[in-house]
Amino acid sequence: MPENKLNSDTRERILDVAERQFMAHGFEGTSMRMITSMADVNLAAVNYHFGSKESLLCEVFRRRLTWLNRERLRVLDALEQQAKGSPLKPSQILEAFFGTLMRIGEDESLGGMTFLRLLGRTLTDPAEFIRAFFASEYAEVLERYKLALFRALPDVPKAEIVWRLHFMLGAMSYAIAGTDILHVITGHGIGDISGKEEDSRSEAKKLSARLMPFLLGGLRAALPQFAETSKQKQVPLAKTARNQPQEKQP
Amino acid sequence: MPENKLNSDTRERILDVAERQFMAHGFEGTSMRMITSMADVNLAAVNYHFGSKESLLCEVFRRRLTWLNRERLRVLDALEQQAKGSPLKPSQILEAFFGTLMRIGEDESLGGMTFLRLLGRTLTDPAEFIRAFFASEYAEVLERYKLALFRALPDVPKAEIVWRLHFMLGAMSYAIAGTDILHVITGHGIGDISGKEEDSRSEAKKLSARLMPFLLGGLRAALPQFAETSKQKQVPLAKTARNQPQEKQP
DNA sequence: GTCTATATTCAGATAGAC
DNA sequence: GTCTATCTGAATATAGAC
Repeated sequence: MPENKLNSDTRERILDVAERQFMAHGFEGTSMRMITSMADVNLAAVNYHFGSKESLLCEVFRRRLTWLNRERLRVLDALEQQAKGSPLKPSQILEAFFGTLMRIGEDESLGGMTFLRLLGRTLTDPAEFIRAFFASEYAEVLERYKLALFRALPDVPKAEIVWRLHFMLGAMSYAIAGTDILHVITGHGIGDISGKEEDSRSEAKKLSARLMPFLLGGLRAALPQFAETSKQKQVPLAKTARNQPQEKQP
Repeated sequence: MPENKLNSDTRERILDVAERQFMAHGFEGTSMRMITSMADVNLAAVNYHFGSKESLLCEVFRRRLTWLNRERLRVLDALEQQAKGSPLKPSQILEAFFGTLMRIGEDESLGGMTFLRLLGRTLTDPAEFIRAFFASEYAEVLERYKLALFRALPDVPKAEIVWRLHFMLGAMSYAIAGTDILHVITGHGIGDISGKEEDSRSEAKKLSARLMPFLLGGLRAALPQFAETSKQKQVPLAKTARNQPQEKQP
């Protein structure tokens, strides 16, 4: 890898800046000129090193997800080995999956909160090349964790587990994205984007400590057909907008 | 309002197309030319009717959120009135808040799944004008529901309730955005974007039936300090990427 | 590997006739 | 309100000198 000091630095500088800019402005909202000027490299450098803007985005993710995928599999392997064939506890599986992710937020060398926020907002991007990229990057790990959850919760229908895994991913992504409406409730976001790096660690830890019980509670919740919300209908529904009388403005 | 039939049609056509395109390609990824050509109106019509592209996005949301805000307040008012001063049940509050939202997905005249997906992905957009817009649009309703939850859960610290409200919003937004990695797990998304309108109703209902118990389980979960995940540390942590030996590529 | 210069396309916005 | 035509700037990408 270290063929040339200058090469690596240029590549890495581009990736670092791109990560931050894509997080702050999104893929379409970030121009190559923004990236190259802030990274202090020539405009043509992105195309030379990565081929295109799309490939640059993928490389920004690949750099971080390689570690994440490997670590998630390693932790799950270790848990299953020491369980000696018996199913894992749901809390162990969630800790392995989401705890590993949260460690990225605690460590700048793994990407820190910048990368977590980027991940959170990019997962909801419907662009085809992005969806395809994540599909292939996540497939193996998700399959492994899905099976572990099936074994851990034999009485819960598999379809239900898949839905809840999905909800958990959402709660986490959104909480991480940070740029949300929490500041409406509390008066400020979960840490400002321009915060110090020191805060990033404690920020990730606090988030993790609160998120994990929530996810576990959701995963173990009563099944839909027995949930009390399904019987509830005290308040009559309003007419739809189509049938509702319009308010005239004077 | 109905000064001129043609005016309204042009305005509404622009809003309808913009809603769909912003959902599919994001704000930055959608050009005014895409919108005006698909809406079959002149390019200058957007600036004439809305002033700018940013104002157009806000108007796309305002059109739907006006109904949502009013309905959420109405349902909460009704519940509190019939409770005669005693606290509501958490399940009632969630049903009022999230159930009302889900009704949008079941009714095309309220925006349908297209609008819900747009909402889900736009809530994670950190653009300043978007954050400011949602802050002012959501403030009143969130405050009311927050207070209702405080009363419903007097033994749970208020900060914890705020966090969990936040997690619930995330699980919902992400699940709704639909363009996610669920297709990696199940082999397909929660309904294809290009699905028929008929499917939209049942899609929203299925989602709602599964999401509500999950949210309720998370909201009622054990508090962080008592949750079992906090004591868990069976698997030793790996070294960070910085200290990890790099893999050489041959 | 880096740089300048440029090709090509497209963006948002507006002026002014109708 | 709608239209054509156009202004001004910026986008991605590449060719070719160094």
